[in-house]
Amino acid sequence: MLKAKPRYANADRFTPPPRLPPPTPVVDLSDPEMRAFQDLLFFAYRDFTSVADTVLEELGFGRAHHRALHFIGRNPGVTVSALLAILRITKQSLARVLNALVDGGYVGQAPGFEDRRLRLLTLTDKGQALEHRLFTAQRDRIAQAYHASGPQAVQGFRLIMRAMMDKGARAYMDGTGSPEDA
Amino acid sequence: MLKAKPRYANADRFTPPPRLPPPTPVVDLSDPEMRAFQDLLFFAYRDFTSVADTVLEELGFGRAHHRALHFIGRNPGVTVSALLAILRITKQSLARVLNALVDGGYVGQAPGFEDRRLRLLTLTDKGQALEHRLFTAQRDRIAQAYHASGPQAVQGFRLIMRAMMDKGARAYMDGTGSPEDA
DNA sequence: ATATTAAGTCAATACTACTGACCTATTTCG
DNA sequence: CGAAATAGGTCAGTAGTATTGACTTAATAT
Repeated sequence: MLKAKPRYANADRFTPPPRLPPPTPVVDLSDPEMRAFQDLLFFAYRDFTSVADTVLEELGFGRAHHRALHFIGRNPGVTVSALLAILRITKQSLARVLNALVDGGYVGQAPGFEDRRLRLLTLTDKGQALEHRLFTAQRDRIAQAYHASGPQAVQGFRLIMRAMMDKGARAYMDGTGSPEDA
Repeated sequence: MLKAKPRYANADRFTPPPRLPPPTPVVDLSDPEMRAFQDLLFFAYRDFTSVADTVLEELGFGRAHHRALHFIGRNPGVTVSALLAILRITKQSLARVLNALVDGGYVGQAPGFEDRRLRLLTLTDKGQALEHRLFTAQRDRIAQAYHASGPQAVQGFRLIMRAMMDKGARAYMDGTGSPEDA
């Protein structure tokens, strides 16, 4: 900062106090805080994922089906291998789930345009309807959490979650880089 | 806005505009934001839980064993039913895990002092050592997330996670109310 | 022409979870 | 005291999700 008119000859020898580098304390979280952190994640995940269970049960589906529906819905035309990378499961595990969804008419497939080996997955109308039904249940929880905690909390949540995940997942979330490098 | 000198007789009948209740916008998160929210939770949970897997595999244990160790460690002297309520699994599911941990010498049990039907669970030294080993791996992730995101983000994360979980889990986290009313 | 890739499939196995039924020991209560 | 309730253990059967390894087909790439 430049002074317009120094009142003393060498007044500009005095520099303003250095900006305190971290308004964020450098100290680590304590072990108890970290363990509470684990608890928070466990309970939130447990209860958030469980809200869709009644719908799934009705149809004889499980959470794996939900996850597949979710990610196909978010990535229309996704390939089987990309889905495998996102879900981090093996081909066999996915096959069971995917075949059930295709047989039930929830997921459609089309050969790739350029590369006809690819099996591009999309939700059918029926699949979209189911995904939306499942989403609705969870949406209420998110909305309620948002209203109870405010937008800043959501921003903090986003930062922490991003920092918790692997690099590849972060790249996937950003739209840069394919899910394969998870 | 109050006028310093009301120009009209009953000008003070006009009260100032009510304080806008929420400085936090009332608008909901958009659907895309909510779906991204789901993604964040999925990836963070997937990758956070996976960091302890190599240690567990070494010992022939799974994640259920980790969860049991974690909550017994955090609640020394916890009863079997309390643990069931926390983990939200059935007696049979817990039995397998618990017996393995007891047989391996990781978990000790003592009859309750007042009520000898109770089986109070604690970690043995060996169990504490294992729990600590598992904790260490995850702690690094938490610490890194903390440093990357700052204390405000952690506070936001806490708020959101608390809001996502069921009422009983919240009470458990607060130390008020038993895990049973989850 | 050969190698690689995307995907499907088969077989066997394991972990985690569920339900329902039944048993024992202990405490509580009428 | 005796009956009911509670804490816990156990057995049998089933299901959902996941694994590994080996093999096949079709299509692309070198």
